[in-house]
Amino acid sequence: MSERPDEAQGTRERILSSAETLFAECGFETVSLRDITGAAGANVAAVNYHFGSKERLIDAVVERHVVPINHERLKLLDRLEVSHAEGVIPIEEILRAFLSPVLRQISSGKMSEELFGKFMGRLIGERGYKLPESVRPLFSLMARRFTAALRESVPSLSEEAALWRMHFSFGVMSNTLTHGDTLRQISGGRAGNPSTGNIFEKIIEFCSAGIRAAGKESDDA
Amino acid sequence: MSERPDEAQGTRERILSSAETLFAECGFETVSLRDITGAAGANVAAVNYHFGSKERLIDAVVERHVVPINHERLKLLDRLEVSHAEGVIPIEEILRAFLSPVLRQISSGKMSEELFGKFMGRLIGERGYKLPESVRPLFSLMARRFTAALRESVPSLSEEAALWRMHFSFGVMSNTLTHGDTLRQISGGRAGNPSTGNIFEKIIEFCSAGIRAAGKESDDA
DNA sequence: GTCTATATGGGGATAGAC
DNA sequence: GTCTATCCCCATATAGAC
Repeated sequence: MSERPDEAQGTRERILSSAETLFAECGFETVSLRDITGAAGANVAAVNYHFGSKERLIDAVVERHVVPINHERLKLLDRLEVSHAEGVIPIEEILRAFLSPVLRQISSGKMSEELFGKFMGRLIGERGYKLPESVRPLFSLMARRFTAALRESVPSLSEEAALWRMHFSFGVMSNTLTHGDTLRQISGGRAGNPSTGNIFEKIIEFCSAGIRAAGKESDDA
Repeated sequence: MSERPDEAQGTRERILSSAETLFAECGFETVSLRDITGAAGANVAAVNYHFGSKERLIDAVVERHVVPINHERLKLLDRLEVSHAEGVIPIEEILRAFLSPVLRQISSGKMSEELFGKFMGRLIGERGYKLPESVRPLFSLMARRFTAALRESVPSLSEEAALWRMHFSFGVMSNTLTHGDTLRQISGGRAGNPSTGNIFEKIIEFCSAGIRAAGKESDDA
C-alpha cells in the first residue's frame, strides 16, 4: 500500500513473476529456489528475505491469481442476478460467469494460455499442497453462491446434486486446461485444434446438459 | 513366467506394493526411495537391483494397474457390441464399460478405495510424468474404440465432438477420484456422503446428458 | 535490500562385502 | 539377492559482509 515502486518492489515482483512461470511449467515441488532466482536475476536469499520460505512464496503466487479470479466470478454472478432479477438465469450464463474469468486472465496477456492452463490445473490437482488459509473461505462462498444460482435455474436439483454437478463441471475445466494437449496426442490429430474460446464453448455445452440432466435422485449410502 | 514364488519375488513385490501406496498418497516425485524401502522393509539398493532406477519402478507400478484396467474396458466394450449387434448401445452402458473397471479394482480389495482413487487421479493428473511407452498405444486404441462406439450411439456427433466429450468425461472421473473429498470440505457437509458406486452413477448421469447435448457444432479456429 | 558463503539435510545411485 | 557404507549432487535456509 505505502510502498514505493522502486528497486525494492522490483526484485519482489520479478521473483513472483518468475516463480509463477516456472511453477506453471514444472510444478511447485520440482522447481527450486535456484531456478526461480536464476530466472529472476535475483538471489536465493532474496526469496527468504521477501517471503520467508518457499512455502510462503507459493502461497503468494497462488493468492495473486486465485483471489482476483474468484472475485471476478462472484461479481459476474452478482450482475447476472441483477439483470435476471425477474426470471431465471440460464445455466449457460452461470457457467460462463464461472469460466470466463479464467479466459480473461489468459487474454489479458499476463500469462500465456498454455502456461495458465497448466498453472490452474496444477493448483487444483497437486496434492501435498494445501491452499493457503486466506483463500479457503472464498472457495466455500463460491460453492454456496453458484450452487444456489444453479438451483434457482433448475428447481428440480437437490442441493447435493447441484454441488456434485458443479464439482463435475469444475473437473471438466480443470482437466481440459491441464491436459487438452494430451487428447490431441492420443487422438492422432482427429480432435482438431480448436481455440481456447472454442473449447470453453464445448465445455459449456457439455456441462449445461449435464447439469440439466434428469436425475434418478439417487439416495445416499 | 518361470519364476519361483520364493523370497526373491517377495522383496520385489513388497517394494511394488509399498511404492503404489506411497505414490497414491503423496505423488511420484515427493516420495523417496528411502520412504518406499523403509515401508517395504527392504533396502535402497534393492530397488536398483530389481528395477534399475526410480523412474522404472514408477513405470512398473503404473503398468501393473493401468494395463489390466484398460484391457477390461475393451473387453466390456466388446461384449456390449456383441450384445447390441442389432441396435445402438445406450451411452450409459458405454460409460459404464469405461468406468466400472476402476470400480472393480477398488472392490477387489487390493487397494483401498480412497487410495486407488488418488492413484488413478494422480496417474492422469500429474504432469512431468510421462506414461511408459508400453501403455501409450493402449490409450490410443481406447480413444478410437470408445469414440467410435459413442458415435454409433449418437449419430449426430462429429468425430471431433465425440473425442472432446469423451475427454470431458474422463476429466470428470479423474477430478472426482482425486478431489471428491475436497467438495465435502468446502461444502461443509452439504454434499452428503455418497458411496463410490453412488458417485459413479452421478457421473454417468451427468456425462450421458453432456454427450447427448445438441451441439452448435461450432467450427474450429 | 542484496549479495557471498556456508550450514545442514536429503535425494538417487553404486561398489563391494556377505 | 540383499545389505552397509559411501559418493556426489542439489535442496532450503541462514549468517554476515556490503
